[in-house]
Amino acid sequence: MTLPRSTPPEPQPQPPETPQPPQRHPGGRRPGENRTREQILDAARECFAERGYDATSVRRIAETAGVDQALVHHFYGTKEKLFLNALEIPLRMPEALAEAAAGDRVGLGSRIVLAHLRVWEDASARPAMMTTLRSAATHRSAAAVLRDYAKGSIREALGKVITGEDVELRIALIATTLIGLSLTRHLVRLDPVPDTSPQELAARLGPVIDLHLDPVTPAA
Amino acid sequence: MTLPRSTPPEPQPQPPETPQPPQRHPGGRRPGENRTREQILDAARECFAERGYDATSVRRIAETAGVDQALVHHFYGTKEKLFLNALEIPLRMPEALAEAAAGDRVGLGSRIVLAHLRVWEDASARPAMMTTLRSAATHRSAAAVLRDYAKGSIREALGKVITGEDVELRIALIATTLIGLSLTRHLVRLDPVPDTSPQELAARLGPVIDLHLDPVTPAA
DNA sequence: TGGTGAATTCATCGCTTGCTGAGTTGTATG
DNA sequence: CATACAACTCAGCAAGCGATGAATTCACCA
Repeated sequence: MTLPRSTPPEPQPQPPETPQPPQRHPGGRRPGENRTREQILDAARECFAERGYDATSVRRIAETAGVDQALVHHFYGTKEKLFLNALEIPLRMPEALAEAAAGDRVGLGSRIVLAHLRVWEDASARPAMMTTLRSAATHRSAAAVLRDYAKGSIREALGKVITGEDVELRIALIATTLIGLSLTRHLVRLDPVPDTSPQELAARLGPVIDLHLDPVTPAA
Repeated sequence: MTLPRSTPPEPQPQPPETPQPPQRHPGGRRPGENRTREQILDAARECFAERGYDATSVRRIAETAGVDQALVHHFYGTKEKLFLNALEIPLRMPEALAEAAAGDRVGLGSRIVLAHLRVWEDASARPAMMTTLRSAATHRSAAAVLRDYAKGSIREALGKVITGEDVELRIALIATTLIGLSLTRHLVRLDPVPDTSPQELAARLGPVIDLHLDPVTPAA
């Protein structure tokens, strides 16, 4: 039952035309620790963030991770399941927002914008956020994650602060502001938003958030 | 050289199992007028708007249009070129914005929001706008169209009205507000934005636009 | 020390994709 | 009436896709 494969472990005379680019492995388990699962997830986040779900092939992810395509399926089953794993947003955003909401009411809007931007600027959180945002337009699960995340974390942070009429709508509009900002800053790249400092953006958008927190003219 | 094909025009005894669903055509040019080109473009807009560029196949577009797949290539060459044609945004938006900007300064922000929403509500303009917005996250051309359109039409409408520091940024932030609104209203569907009346949205977001038109606190 | 199971590669299957060329039918032009 | 071109369908190709199963190698535990 253990007959050798069609190509036995012949040591490959290695003609000089093959520069052996991505370090071929002969097959079988590699020695040492197994961080492959995480490598695949990182590679997936990177690819999904860059090109979206549909335009990213499992083969490409595997290549980025430096492993065989079958390993991706071995660990995550299907491309879809891998994608869902890649959507897991790091917990930084809710934390950051809650922290921003803790302080004084003056400058609250500005602090929220800064907290939002800071998480996006974080290199370790960014691929997951980018994946979510980029795929939200085409993939239902990504849209759902974005929805829950936006409403959830904002409500959690500002739930005690915001009162009055139409609280749900006003929270949604704050989320709209922040999502819209990320969209034009990182995805559509609407000049000059990508090159504007967080401070200036906070100065411009802080009052907008404040306006939703305390509307000057209650809706008629 | 004109030998008949393998299946000659045999009239197909038509066994009752074939309900002949999409009205088969025998081949060759159809009599009467040719609106097929436009039908294909409409079908493309519909499909692209619904599922995005990558998830839409040429075959599906052809099926939606009720024609053979090869016709799509006959008229538009490649899927990419067809997509670019589908992105052509109807001229209504610049018009509507200019019209809104014409009136009094009081309530200007609110009128802009209403104009923006009205164009989106228009059934004939919607597929193209939806296609653009949905694909902007994954397709460079779509992002470029969205960019040019947003900045261009808003600057054209408000160029004379908006003055002071950082005009470019403030215009971009107005565009961000409107794009973000369309995103949460039509794509991500962030509750309760999709079900909110244009009037209430205008009441909530009009002041935001006004704030960008006339910042109360000039940026430090 | 032997055996079980996890990690890894390879080869491949079945399907869908965008696209093409050949052939057929209609319309228009001389 | 003949020629030419535009519209249209059919059949199929080459490439890429997601996914699978067998074979191989390693780690670990009894």
